Amino acid sequence: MARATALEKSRSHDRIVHQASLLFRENGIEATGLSEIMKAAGMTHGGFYRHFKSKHALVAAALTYAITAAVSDMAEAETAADKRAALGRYVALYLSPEHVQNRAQGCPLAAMQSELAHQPPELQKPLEDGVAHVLAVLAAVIGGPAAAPKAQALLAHLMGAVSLARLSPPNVETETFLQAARKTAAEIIA
Amino acid sequence: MARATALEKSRSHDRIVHQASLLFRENGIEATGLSEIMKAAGMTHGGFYRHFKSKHALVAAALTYAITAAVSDMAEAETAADKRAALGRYVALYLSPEHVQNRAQGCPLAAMQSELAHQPPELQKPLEDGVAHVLAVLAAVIGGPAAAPKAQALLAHLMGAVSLARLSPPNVETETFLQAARKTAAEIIA
DNA sequence: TGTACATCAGTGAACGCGCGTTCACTGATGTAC
DNA sequence: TGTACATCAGTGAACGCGCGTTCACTGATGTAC
Repeated sequence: MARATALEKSRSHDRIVHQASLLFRENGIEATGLSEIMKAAGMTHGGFYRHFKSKHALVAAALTYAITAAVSDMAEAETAADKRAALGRYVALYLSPEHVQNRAQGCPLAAMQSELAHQPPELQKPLEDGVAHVLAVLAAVIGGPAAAPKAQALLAHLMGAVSLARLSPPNVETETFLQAARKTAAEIIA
Repeated sequence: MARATALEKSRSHDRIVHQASLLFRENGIEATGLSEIMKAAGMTHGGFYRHFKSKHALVAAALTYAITAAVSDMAEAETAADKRAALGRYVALYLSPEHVQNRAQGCPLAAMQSELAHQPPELQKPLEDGVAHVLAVLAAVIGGPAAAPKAQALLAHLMGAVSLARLSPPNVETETFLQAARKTAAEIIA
């Protein structure tokens, strides 16, 4: 194979970021090798450095990508006619068995939580900005008095519930637990 | 150095497990090398295999050790005269800035959450048992009707709040956030 | 209690392996005229 | 539009490094008599 077109390069870049964001969430950042990511993106590992200067740079890009996607999901609720109903749907989706089982396409904060704390300083800033952005959008959707603390409490509850559900064996109790979590979430928002 | 006494070996074993549980929580399981752990325990890496058959075996031991310690902290509340007050103190300690800042000695579930999901199958069982044990003790302390779901919601909230606090930059808002989380925790228990 | 010897906790060098990264190379793309 | 040439996306081999693991070795401990 030889030189690819500018458009092809751009598409390769997007595929790398996308696949990385899936694999990092599914198997962890450290546990995912560049070869695995490049293979998932349909290339060999040697070409990686035409797109990123290091694995850290890819981690930053993949994290920003995943958080941006998560925020835009929430942002839809922000522009909905009935914000409360839209927020309720978002919470129901977040606290669903599907989300618990699907780490790769789910919330990046819940999926990589503990590993994110060990990232180098240059990644902390974009991460903190991402969290702040998520909280800001949530607060805007919640609205009313004390929207900011409610957003914090809600996000903490969402992340904690999904994480706990993922630490328990998948069984019938999962659904009743998530149901209880949805109830608590509704109370936090109210 | 030559052969150590049986008591010394036992103490070495304990030091390895203890230091491993601290380092795994502080820096992550994968990111912590056996050399680092053995050095922290006051030995060189070669002696490791006199105590454990693999790193996985140490991870299992360190995880069980940390969870057991966490459970016994809670179990004190179980035998207290005023269970509710004791639980309140436990929650206040869990949702404190000290706990947020001190991963190494804090809750192992909150500290290693996402990494625990990637552990091999033989570690899932003890982990799930540990989580179930924590929930059982919490439910016993809470008591009354619907103690089990309340315990789940409480643990999810505790873990989520500490994780979210750790993802945000340390600032003055942290304390107000934790205060709000304590309030929500009280409401969940009630 | 003393003696002779096997055991084994801990040391430090060495191993294979997979990782992130580098590099020479290919040949179609992009550009200058 | 055509031609000549520099660029560079992607390949696949190779690199150094740190990891988990193994091993020969030391000499005090533990044991058998």
